[in-house]
Amino acid sequence: MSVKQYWLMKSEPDVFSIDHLQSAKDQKTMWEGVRNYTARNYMRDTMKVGDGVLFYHSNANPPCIVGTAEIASESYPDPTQFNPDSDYFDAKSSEDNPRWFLVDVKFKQKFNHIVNREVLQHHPILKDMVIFKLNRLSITPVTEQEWLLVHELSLTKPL
DNA sequence: GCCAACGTTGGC
DNA sequence: GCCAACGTTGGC
Repeated sequence: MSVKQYWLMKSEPDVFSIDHLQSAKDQKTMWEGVRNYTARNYMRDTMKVGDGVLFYHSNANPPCIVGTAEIASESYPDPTQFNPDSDYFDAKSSEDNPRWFLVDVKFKQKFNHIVNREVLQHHPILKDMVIFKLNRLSITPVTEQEWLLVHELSLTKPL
């Protein structure tokens, strides 16, 4: 029995928000379109079914954590890489030797109160979250302490 | 819309 | 294998 892991996953709400996830079939989605090797490796090599996900809205006003989800499948090849009509098409990938992988993500909850990026940045512990060190990485690991603290913050109304 | 940070590409 | 040029992310 492995220890539960936690992640922060970014999505642009204009493209795919937590409301999209909540209203999706089975409240699940394929986390498609990741084209960064570090993020891919997390999905392909490290994530386990049941891991917790902090759902983060990037390119949003304000940028913030809006709720949680969980990893709902093992990784498998991202089908969009094979589709020439997709924005995520990758001509250098093939079905025999896929380059990009994804996992299914399932809705868990929307927070009572969103947790603002700014609040995280000013928090003595949460300011050290990986998201602030690797600004452009769309999937970052989260510690159990960070996971718990974010949940606490989501219970109280920000200033 | 700007631009800093940083990942990727490709020439050599 | 280096590194300059380029493209993308994402906060502001």
